[in-house]
Amino acid sequence: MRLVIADCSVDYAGRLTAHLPRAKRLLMLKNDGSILVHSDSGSYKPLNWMNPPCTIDRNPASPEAAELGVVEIWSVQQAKTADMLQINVFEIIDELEHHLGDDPGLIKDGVEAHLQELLAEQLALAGEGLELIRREFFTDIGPVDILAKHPQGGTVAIELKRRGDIDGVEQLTRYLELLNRDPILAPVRGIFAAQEIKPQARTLATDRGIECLVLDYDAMRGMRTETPTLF
Amino acid sequence: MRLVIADCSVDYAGRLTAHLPRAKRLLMLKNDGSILVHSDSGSYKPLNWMNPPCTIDRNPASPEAAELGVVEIWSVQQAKTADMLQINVFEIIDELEHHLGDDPGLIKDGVEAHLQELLAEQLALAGEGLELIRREFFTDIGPVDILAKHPQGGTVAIELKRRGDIDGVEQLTRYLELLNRDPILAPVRGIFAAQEIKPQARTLATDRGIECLVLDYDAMRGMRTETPTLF
DNA sequence: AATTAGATCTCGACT
DNA sequence: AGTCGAGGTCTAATT
Repeated sequence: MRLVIADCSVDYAGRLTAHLPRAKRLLMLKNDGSILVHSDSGSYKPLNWMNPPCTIDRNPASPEAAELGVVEIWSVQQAKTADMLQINVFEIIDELEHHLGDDPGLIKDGVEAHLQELLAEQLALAGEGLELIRREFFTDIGPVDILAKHPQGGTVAIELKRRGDIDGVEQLTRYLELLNRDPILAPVRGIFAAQEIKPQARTLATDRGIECLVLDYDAMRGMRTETPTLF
Repeated sequence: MRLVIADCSVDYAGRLTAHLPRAKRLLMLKNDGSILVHSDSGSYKPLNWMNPPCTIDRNPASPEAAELGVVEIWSVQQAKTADMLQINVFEIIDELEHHLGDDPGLIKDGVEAHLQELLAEQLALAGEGLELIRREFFTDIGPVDILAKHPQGGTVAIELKRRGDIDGVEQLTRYLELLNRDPILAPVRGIFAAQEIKPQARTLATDRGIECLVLDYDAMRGMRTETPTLF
C-alpha cells in the first residue's frame, strides 16, 4: 500500500461524471491497483475511487497542464469497464509505502439470521401456542422466514425484517396469497415482524389483515442463557 | 489526518459484533475523530470503522494484554450510540500526520434525474403522440415520474428506474390504482421504463398490463446536440 | 456466472 | 429531526 498526501484535483467518468476541485487530500493506492481519494472528514466512503481491477499510469504533466501548476497526471483505467479516473497532482506533500500482506478478514455475527433463530426459539412472542413448522419454508416465489402451526388450526407465516418497510408487507402478501391456495396449510395468517416498523408499512399491513410485531433484539438475546460479554 | 501503519487486532460491538484477527493494517484517523481500518485489498469499504462523532483514547496496554504482546489499546467510543471499537496495537510500524483542511466537495452529474429529463424530451420513445403533462406529478402516495396525455384519450403514467426491479412495478401499480380513480385522468395506462428490467419485474408488469420499456441511456444522450467530452 | 437481499449501508433531498 | 429513495451502491449467499 502506498499513501500519498497530495494537492490535487480529480475527475471521474463512468456511470456518472464527477469533479473534485483542487485541494489537499489523501490518495490511497492499494496493492490490487485500486485507489481511494479521502478527505479529512465524512464517513468511510471516499470522495472518489476506482475499484479493482484497474491500472494506474503516472505521467509527467503535459506542457498545458504544467502551465496551470500540475506536476503529474495519474490516469486510472478500470480493466473491465470504461470507467476512468484522472488525478491532476499539483504537489506531492508526503509519500509512504508499506507492504501489508493478506488480511485474515472480518469475522462477524449476523443480525437478521440471528433474529430469525431467536424468534424461532421464542415463538410465543408471536402468539401463544404457536408450533414451529420450519424456518426458511421454501415456496415457488421464495422462502418464508418462519412457518408455524396455529393452535386453533391453520398456519401462520412470519416475515422478518430488521426494518419493516412497505416492501416487506408486499412480499408477505404475495406469500400469503400463494400459501392460502394450499388446502393443507389454509387458512394462513400473516405476521410482519421487525425491530422497527415504518408507519406506512404498518398501515398497509393492518389494512390487509396482517399483524405487526415489533421485536426487541436485545431483550430476545437476553432471554438466552449465554450472555456474551465483549472483549 | 493521522495515518498509522500498525500490527493490530480489532473488535467492534454495536449493531453487530465483529472481530479482526491480528495483522498489519492501515489505521486512518480523521480530523473529526472518526477512524477507518483498511487492508491492502478489497474495495473502498474499510474492514472496520467508527463514524463521527466519536472519541479515541490511546492507552498503554494492561499487564495481561502486554503479556500477549500488545503495546497500546485504543478505545473508540461513539458519542451518540453505544457502538464501540477496540484496537489492540501490537506494533506501530509507521506514523504520519498532515492537516488537510476542508474539502470543497464533489460535484456530480446525476443519472436518474438526467434520464427523466431525457425521456421527457424524447417522449416518443414511450409511444407515438404522447404529450407531456408534467414530470414529478405529485399524488398523495408520492410523485409519478412522468405523466403524459395519450393521443387516443386517457393518460399514461411512467415509472422510471435505472434498474427495473419488482419494487418499481409494485410502486407503479399503486400509482395506477390511485390515478384511475380520477375521472379526469382515467383510463391511466402504465409504462415501466428502465435501463435494465429484471425478468421477474417484467413478468409481474406484463401480468398486470403494464408495458415495459428498456432505455438506452447513451443513445438518448447522443440524441442531444451537446455531446460532452470529458477532461 | 447471475441473481437476490442485506448493510455497522452512505448520502442527499424533502417534510 | 425523521423519512424516503437512490447508489459509480458494496457484499455475501444462493441459484
